[in-house]
Amino acid sequence: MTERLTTEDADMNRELKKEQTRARIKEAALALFSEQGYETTTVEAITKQAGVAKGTFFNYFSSKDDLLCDLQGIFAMNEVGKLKGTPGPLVPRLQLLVFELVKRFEMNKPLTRALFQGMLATDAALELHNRLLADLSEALLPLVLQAQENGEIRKDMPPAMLAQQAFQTYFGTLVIWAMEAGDEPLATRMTMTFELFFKGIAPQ
Amino acid sequence: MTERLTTEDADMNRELKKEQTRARIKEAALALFSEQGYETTTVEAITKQAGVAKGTFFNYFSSKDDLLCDLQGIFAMNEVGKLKGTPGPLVPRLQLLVFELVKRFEMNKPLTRALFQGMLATDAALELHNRLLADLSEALLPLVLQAQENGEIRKDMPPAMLAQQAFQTYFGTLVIWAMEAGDEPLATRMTMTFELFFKGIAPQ
Amino acid sequence: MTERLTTEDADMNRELKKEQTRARIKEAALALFSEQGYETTTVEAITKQAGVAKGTFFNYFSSKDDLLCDLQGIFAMNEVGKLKGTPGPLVPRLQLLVFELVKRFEMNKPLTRALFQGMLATDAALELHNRLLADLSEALLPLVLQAQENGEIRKDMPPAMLAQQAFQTYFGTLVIWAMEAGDEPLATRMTMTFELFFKGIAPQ
Amino acid sequence: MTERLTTEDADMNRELKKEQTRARIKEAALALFSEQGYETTTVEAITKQAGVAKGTFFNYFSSKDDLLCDLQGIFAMNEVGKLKGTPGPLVPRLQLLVFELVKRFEMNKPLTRALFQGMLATDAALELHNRLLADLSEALLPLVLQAQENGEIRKDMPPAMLAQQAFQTYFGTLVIWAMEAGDEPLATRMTMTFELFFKGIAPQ
DNA sequence: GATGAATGAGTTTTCATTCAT
DNA sequence: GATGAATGAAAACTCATTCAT
Repeated sequence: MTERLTTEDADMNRELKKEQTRARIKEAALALFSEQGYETTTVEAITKQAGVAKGTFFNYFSSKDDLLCDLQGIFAMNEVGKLKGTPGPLVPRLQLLVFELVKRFEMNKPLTRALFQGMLATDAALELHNRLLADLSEALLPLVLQAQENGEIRKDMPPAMLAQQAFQTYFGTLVIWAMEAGDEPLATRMTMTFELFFKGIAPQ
Repeated sequence: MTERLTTEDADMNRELKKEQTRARIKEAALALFSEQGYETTTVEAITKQAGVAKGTFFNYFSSKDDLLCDLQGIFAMNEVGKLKGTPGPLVPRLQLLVFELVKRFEMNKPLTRALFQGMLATDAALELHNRLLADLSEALLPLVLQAQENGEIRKDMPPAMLAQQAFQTYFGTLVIWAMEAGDEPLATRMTMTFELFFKGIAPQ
Repeated sequence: MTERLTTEDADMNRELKKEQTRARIKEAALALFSEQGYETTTVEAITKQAGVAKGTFFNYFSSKDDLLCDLQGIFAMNEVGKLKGTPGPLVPRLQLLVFELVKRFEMNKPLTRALFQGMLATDAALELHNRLLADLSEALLPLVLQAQENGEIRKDMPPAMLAQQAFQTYFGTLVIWAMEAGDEPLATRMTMTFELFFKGIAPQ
Repeated sequence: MTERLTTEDADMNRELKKEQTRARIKEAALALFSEQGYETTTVEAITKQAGVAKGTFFNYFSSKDDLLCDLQGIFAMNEVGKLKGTPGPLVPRLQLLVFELVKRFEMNKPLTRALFQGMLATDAALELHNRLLADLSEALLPLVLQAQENGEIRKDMPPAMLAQQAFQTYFGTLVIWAMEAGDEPLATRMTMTFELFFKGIAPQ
């Protein structure tokens, strides 16, 4: 059978395996980060958990920080981009979006905390996050403007500021929730917070 | 000469000197944290900056983490306790309070970031912070309740939740602001955010 | 098409390709050694530069040190062997020989340094070099003897010692020149040095 | 007794101990370098041999390379500076000087080799050596000039070049001798080499 | 014969903390 | 109480080499 494989097949197999190894490392990292935090988790521990050799880690990530940046992808919010295509008032759509996003972090307070921890300790990750924020703001801006024109939200604040406030509300809630001791569901908290926020940006 | 001093005088002198040394170490730490972050700043660097020997550090703080906890005192908000004594509507007094608090961090984005960084990396500091939060909530709670009764703020949310939201808004804004790249003044941002918040918790 | 080739042709083709690959690896190594030195240059970097896979390297050289030994061939001085066949006085022929040899290293101070670096760090390479030196001495010895008999060079020193001094002068100049910071041409330096040397071994 | 010590005494004691530890580390390094070469000797091995903890090494030397630079002091030739004060013809004084210098390396071929190895592998050490050479040349230059004027050595070569040749002869002999397998004494070789060199730079 | 993913021993270096003086 | 030399556990990262495909 092996000899039946064309080079392409073999390449695909190899590609596949690589993808799996990379995934295993990332999963292991996520698991350990949520147990021990970012700084406390060593590369060796990650590889051990992933079942690969220490050196293998560096075949996939140039450094521990590099892995963190990769993991920051969790914060990516492609859904924001999709908002543009959908019709109707903005606020309920945002509500829905927030609801969707929350699912990623729910039940993962320690991991969320670890990610912020890493972000604060790693310049590269912080920069990455800021770039992400800039992109998101840009995507949200026209929608906010339109919502203002529609009289859906207050007009006495610049749209950029409103967008900024939206993201601050989201991430601020996320990090503060992650820092707290209890086990209140993120969804509850986020819902509550955005309830206030939406009331705050309502017209009049 | 030294022996001319009464024991009490000597004790006071000694006490004073100790206090000064402790203060010098803390100042040095704050300065370096805001330059390099928490993890990156070494105890040796702190003592050097403070002009004392490395060993002296451990005469004043049992560990580097202990120093951090001590520094977290910056987040303490005794002013919240004082609110109780003052009369009149709550919201404007809160506005004033926030305004006061902001001054501590203004112009110190890197330090703010470093403190959160340390807090996220150090369990003891995080617990301390949570205890602080609990105390603050407890202090604010009766005021919120009264404000609800006065019809100053909405009654359809439990007062504990409103208090929680207030602190989340405050700390969330602080940390998100600290994480951002630009140099927008904290006061502006905080004012804006609380503008929305107060509108969000208004009755009706 | 491939199958049209006779076995011999195919073999030749294969041989040729192998030779080319080997050459490409050696060239790549020389280029990188002269840029970064021996220790600093990794096998991976060499293969990348050569356009082959990392594993391929070990199909051609049993180790990185083995490659270095192979490269030491640069120091080989077959020309010394050819001296035997030519007539006339020894000194001018040596002068010419040195002049020829110098061309290999001229403009390649960093590579020369890297080769010595590798030689000093690698026992195998050092031994190889010593064996080379022994062979060269053996080849030069009869010529020196004859030159002494001809009265061309001083007789009060054993010919073996004179030969040794000649090689020491050559390699010593080479390494010291390579270690220097400036960009004086090797030819100038070598000429000067041998001028003194030839005067030193002149009769009387 | 301890309490009799003044602070100064205590400081001196401490200073003394420090000096001893530093010396122990350097001795250990020299011993190991001469056994195993520079690259092969690890910092851990050095500290083990010196009987101190691994971390202690870095209290004295900022890096392994730093230690090497410190060790390069062996090549320093303060004696060259003293030549200036002594009267009489230059050549015999140089002969004597070389004889003195040789003693340091005699019987230490492996160490000599290791030092050159480290020098070739470490940019900082190489630069240091070049600076040393420049200083030495400067010190020798006026003596050479005077010797030329005295008719002691040939005038048809610039004095700077002659000085350069002298040092090249010295260091070239040193390194080539160190690279050789046998156990010929350095003194013999050096004497022989300088015999030729002095004849080479004689007038006429 | 070529490939490149996996290996893991090995290295330098850091730094909080201790403790003798 | 102050000092700073000594400690040594740990951590990130390197890289020659192997070997299954």
